[in-house]
Parts: sequence; structure tokens; C-alpha cells
Amino acid sequence: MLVRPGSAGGGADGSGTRERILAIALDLFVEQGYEETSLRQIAERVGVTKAALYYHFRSKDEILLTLHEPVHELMRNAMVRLENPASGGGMWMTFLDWLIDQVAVHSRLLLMYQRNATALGAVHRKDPDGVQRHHRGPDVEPEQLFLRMLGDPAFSLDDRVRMAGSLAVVVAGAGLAMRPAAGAVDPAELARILKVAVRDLLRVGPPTPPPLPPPLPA
Amino acid sequence: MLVRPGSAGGGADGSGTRERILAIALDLFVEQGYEETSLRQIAERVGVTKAALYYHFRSKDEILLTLHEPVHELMRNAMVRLENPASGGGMWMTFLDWLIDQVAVHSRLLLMYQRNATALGAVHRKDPDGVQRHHRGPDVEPEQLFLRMLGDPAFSLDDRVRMAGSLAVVVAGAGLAMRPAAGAVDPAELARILKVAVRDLLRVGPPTPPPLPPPLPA
DNA sequence: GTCTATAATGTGATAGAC
DNA sequence: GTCTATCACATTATAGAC
Repeated sequence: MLVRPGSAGGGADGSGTRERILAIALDLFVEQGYEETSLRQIAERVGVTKAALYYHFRSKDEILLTLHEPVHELMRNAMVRLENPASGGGMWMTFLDWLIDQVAVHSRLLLMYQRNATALGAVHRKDPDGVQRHHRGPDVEPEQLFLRMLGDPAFSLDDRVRMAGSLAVVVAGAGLAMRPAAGAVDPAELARILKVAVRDLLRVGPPTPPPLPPPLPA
Repeated sequence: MLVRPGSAGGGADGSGTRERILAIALDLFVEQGYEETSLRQIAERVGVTKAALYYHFRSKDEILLTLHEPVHELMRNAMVRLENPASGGGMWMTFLDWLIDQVAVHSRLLLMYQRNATALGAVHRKDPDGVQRHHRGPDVEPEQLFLRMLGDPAFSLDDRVRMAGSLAVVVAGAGLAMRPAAGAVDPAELARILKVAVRDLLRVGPPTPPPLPPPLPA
């Protein structure tokens, strides 16, 4: 589920320790954050010693990077779609629809990214080559990817705000699904709602379905 | 600007070292994050030794908490406004308008919070009393404050998504203004745009201005 | 109010046995 | 593939001189 098997150097990992390390690290990184989580803590929960972790991973950073690999892949994929010159204004909408579907699948990973973006950036700055080694493709921080586009003077400030905003809405929606306080949420329904919501924000598509109880007198 | 003078224990701080510590810590916390920033680094940049920092602050955590005090105050203020039973649906819009104005003023502080929410949460969990001591009022993490409301079953999932989304749009807009890559942004114009945008997302107010012509007919 | 010096601790990481 | 034992280092924090 998390990683493809047979990715690292050595022999077959019969007991699946590597996967368990990743799963538990993901839990802890989401709960406490990367910096606040020590290798001792991870090892304890996995049921091995610190040294054992170093058999499976070269460093703590590498655990973080391995977990973020799917996120990076998602972002690379996103970039390719955005750079496709097929359409002008509709491109962004098409992209968002795709993203919404992706987000429903990877919501937990994205939550981890959201909580550890700062730490990931630090790792990124400290050892860019180490990041490169982990996944081919352009070595861009996901966040930077969109900032570049948002700086494009071809868009008005209004457009840029709404583009950045629509992205934020999607992420917030994904976050909503992850919070236990928000109750169980049907991913499919959430995706459907998000797609309509971003259309309202971006003022495209169907004019705007009115809410049933009018919340504010016009 | 950042803190009220005469807040800490000792005598008058003639040279304003305390304020300089806070200002520089803010810079570093925004740039690198709280965990990645060491006291040595702060002291170096201020031009004093590590020990000097401990004259002004009891711990590293206290520096973070002091910086977040205005943020907490903002959140407490927000909660009071939201719990005001004056209006039903319009309440949220009124609240957002107020928030947008506040965000324009405190954008830098909010960016710090956004980047260090995880670290702040860790401090929060580790020493809740220490947080309490810093600012009277309910001891709630800002993030938790809204999650509570978003869990209210009185709202449909669609409403909740749009409420959470509108909040995210405001935060994203503030973030946009802080990024050098996004170019200079007039805060007043940004605020105006945001207020219209969240109305579109929440489907209240003026029906929906079209994209191309000037989007504010008042 | 700031310094020097140092304590106390935890961290990520390595070496080598089994 | 996992262990024990240990290293080297940076960190927060304290004590006491000036």
C-alpha cells in the first residue's frame, strides 16, 4: 500500500519490517511532526532497536523522503498536466478535478506533508542531492511548484487569489476528511462537493446552485 | 508592534534587546521553522550570547509562545464573535469579513503560525500550563477551535466543506501576499478581492460577478 | 544586563558480534 | 536482519563572575 516491495538494497524482507517502520513513522509524523519524533520512539513502537532502522534506511531523513515519494510523484504528475498547453482557462479546472480525485486516495499522505512541509523543506535545503536520488524528475518542492504559477503576471491578482484559494479549498477538504472530530465522511461525496465548490469559487461551469436555506438576506 | 513593553520580570530594557530577540526569532521561525532554529543561531544574529537569551526568556518554548500571543488573542477574539448568537447564517460571513481585515494586519504572524503549527502543538501538549500562563482565556489550539465547529452536525457536509474552504481561502490569500515570488500585493486590494471570493464560495451576497469584467461593481 | 564556562541530556549515526 | 555498545555532536539550560 505504502511502498513498492523490493525497493531497497538488500535481500527479501520476510517479516515486512521495512513496511512496518514506514507505517509507524507515518503515524508518528502525522501525530507529532517529523522533528518531534525520534528514532528511538519509532524503534520502540516497531519493536526493534534503533540500529535496526539503519539497516533499512540510511538516515532519518531517508524515512521522511521515502514516505514523501508518492507525494512527489503526485506533484510531478500535476506539473505535467499543468504544463500541457492544451487549454487555457479550462486547464485549471480540469487539473483541479483530477487533483480532487487524487487527494481522496492520498489524503493521509497529504496530511503528513501538510504538517511537515517545513521540515521537508529543511531536509531539502540541506541535502538536495539526497532528495534527487529518491525520485527522478525535477527537484521541486511541491509548494514551490504552485508559487511559481501564482507569480505569473499574466493572471490578475483576483485570478491568482482564486486559483490559490481553490487549491486551498481542496486541501482543506481533504483535511476535513481526516479529522476524527469531523465525523465519518464519504470520500465520493466529498469529491463531488469539492468539484462544485471550486467551480463556484472560480466562477466557471454551472452558474451557481443556490443553497436551500438562504443564510444571508441579499 | 510585536509585544507590549514592560511585560517581563526585570528592569527597563533600554536597548530593546528583548524586542530584537523576538523580531529575529520571528524571522528565523518563518524561514526555517521552530525546530530547525537553535538558540545559538538566534543569539548569533542578535549579537549576544545564548545565555543572554535566558535572561529575557525562561526557555526556547517561551519565545515561541510569546510570539504566538497575538495569534492566540486573535483566535480568542474570533471565538467570541462566533459564539455570539446574534445571527445564524450571516454570522459566518460577518466573521470572515472581520478575519480578512485582521489577516491583512497580522499576515506575517499567521505565516509563522502556519509553518509552526505542528511544533506549537507539541509545546502545547508537553506543557499546557506554560501555555495557560502566557495568555488568559481558554486554552485552545487555534486549529482545534474551528474543527469543533466543523464537526457540528447541524451543518451539511456541503456547508462544512465551504466553511472550512472559505477559511482556507483567506489563509491562502494571506500567504500569497507574503511570498516574494508572488510580487508586491496591495493589502487593501487583496482584502477586497478576498471578501468577494468567499462570498462566491459560500453563495451569499451578490449573485456572482463574471470573470472578465472588473469584478467589483459594489 | 550580559558574559564565560559548563552541565545534563538526547539525538542521529556507526562498528562489529551473532 | 537484528542486536549491543558506543561515538560524536548539538542542543537546551544553569551557575556564577563582572
